[in-house]
Amino acid sequence: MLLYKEIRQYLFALIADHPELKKLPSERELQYTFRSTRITVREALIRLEAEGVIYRQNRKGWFISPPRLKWDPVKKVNFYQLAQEQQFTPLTQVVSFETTLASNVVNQAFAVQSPATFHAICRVRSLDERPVMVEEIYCLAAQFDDLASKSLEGSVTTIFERDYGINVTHERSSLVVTAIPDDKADLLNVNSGALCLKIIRQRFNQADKLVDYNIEYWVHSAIEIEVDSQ
Amino acid sequence: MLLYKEIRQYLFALIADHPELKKLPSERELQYTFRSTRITVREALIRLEAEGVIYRQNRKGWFISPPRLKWDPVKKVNFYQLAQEQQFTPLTQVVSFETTLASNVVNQAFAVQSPATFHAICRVRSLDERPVMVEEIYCLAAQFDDLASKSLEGSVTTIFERDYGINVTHERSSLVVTAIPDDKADLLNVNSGALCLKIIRQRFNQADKLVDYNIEYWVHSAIEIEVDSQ
DNA sequence: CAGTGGTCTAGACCACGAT
DNA sequence: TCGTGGTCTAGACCACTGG
Repeated sequence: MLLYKEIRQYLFALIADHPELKKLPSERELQYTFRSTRITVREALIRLEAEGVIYRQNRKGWFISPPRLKWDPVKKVNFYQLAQEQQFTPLTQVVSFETTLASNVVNQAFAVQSPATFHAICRVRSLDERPVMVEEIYCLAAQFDDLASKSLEGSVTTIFERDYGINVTHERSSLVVTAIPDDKADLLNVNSGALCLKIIRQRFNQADKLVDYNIEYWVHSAIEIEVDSQ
Repeated sequence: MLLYKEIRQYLFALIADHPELKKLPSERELQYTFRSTRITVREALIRLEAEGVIYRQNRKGWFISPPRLKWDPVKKVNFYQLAQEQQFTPLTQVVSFETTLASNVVNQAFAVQSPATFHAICRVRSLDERPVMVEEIYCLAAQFDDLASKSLEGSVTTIFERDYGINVTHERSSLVVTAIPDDKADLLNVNSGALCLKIIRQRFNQADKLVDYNIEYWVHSAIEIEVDSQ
């Protein structure tokens, strides 16, 4: 068997046999254990990372992945509630709030005639202290006056409804597997180029007008999507 | 800027500027161009691969990814129709058909009392000659007598309906990002450990009985999920 | 056959983390 | 300060693809 696959197997068994384990031996330790080189050891680690079995935090080491958060994008369930039902301690942090012009993609999504002013919210969500998702939310500044003064840690849809009387009636989501952009990777404390599930959500009101445009980047090993249909 | 990021940038621009390009220069060519080493060149290539911009075929080289197939798992649309609407030439090949005992996972999903006999179909689906998905379909042999004689390149749900009078009324899907198992990677002609979107679909009849259990592995750069809800 | 990517060795220096 | 992962060099041999 190939050496890096042997190392992968060894680590895989190590993790299975020690459910209490949180962190793997260092790359150099593994290198000595297998009388190999860091390149080969890293090949095995990166493989396990792709599988979702382990993850790394920048220069801190390699850690065992906790169970994935199961999430149904169709059902309207609160992030907090969902996390708690699955025995996680959730946390949302607002990283930034700006009222500014936005990218072409956002302008096109809102079908505005000329570049409009948007609120841009950036938030990070964590499970048990581990950042797992970073998102950007865009909505029309003209439509949501004084949004900055609201408490933006919870559901923005609820704020839209309760404070502005604007109801989301349907939404369109798009999911792709890709690499996290570098600025988002920093916020999640993961390595540059880490894998993610990128979800773009467009929420509409009953007049079919876009209410908000939302880009979520999920750490790939942290989430499992579950959908019931028909 | 880091060298591998420079190489990534160079290739990214190369691809953007040459829409007709199908294949990248070889790793050794890039190594000489940048007076660097294969390790560093590969770092850049693997990054672009994670982003979904390029893909490799085993020992053949690195290729530019075509557009992703957009697919709504909720709508019941034929794979052929969907592909053709998006200007792809679709193809389905049956790799194997077995009538046999199945894994514990499958037995549990069907909630059978004792290990049952299943039909196990393995198929590969391609777009424009590029294999993009491999799937395993399990259904109870007792329920679908003589299934082997049907033409299994199309929709199995249609066969269940038309030939056996069994209708699928609802389904449950689960999506995770992970690495393709080695035996499936061979069928897709991708490198061992390649990224995939793994979709498990469980289709039920109106009595809430499981009709079939389906595991799909999609090449991650080949698919984009689109869902409308509510 | 030559050319490709797949695997592997044996080092090096750096930035950042924990202490 | 020391240990960690992040980046990088300069090679090597192998399995497989293509002409």
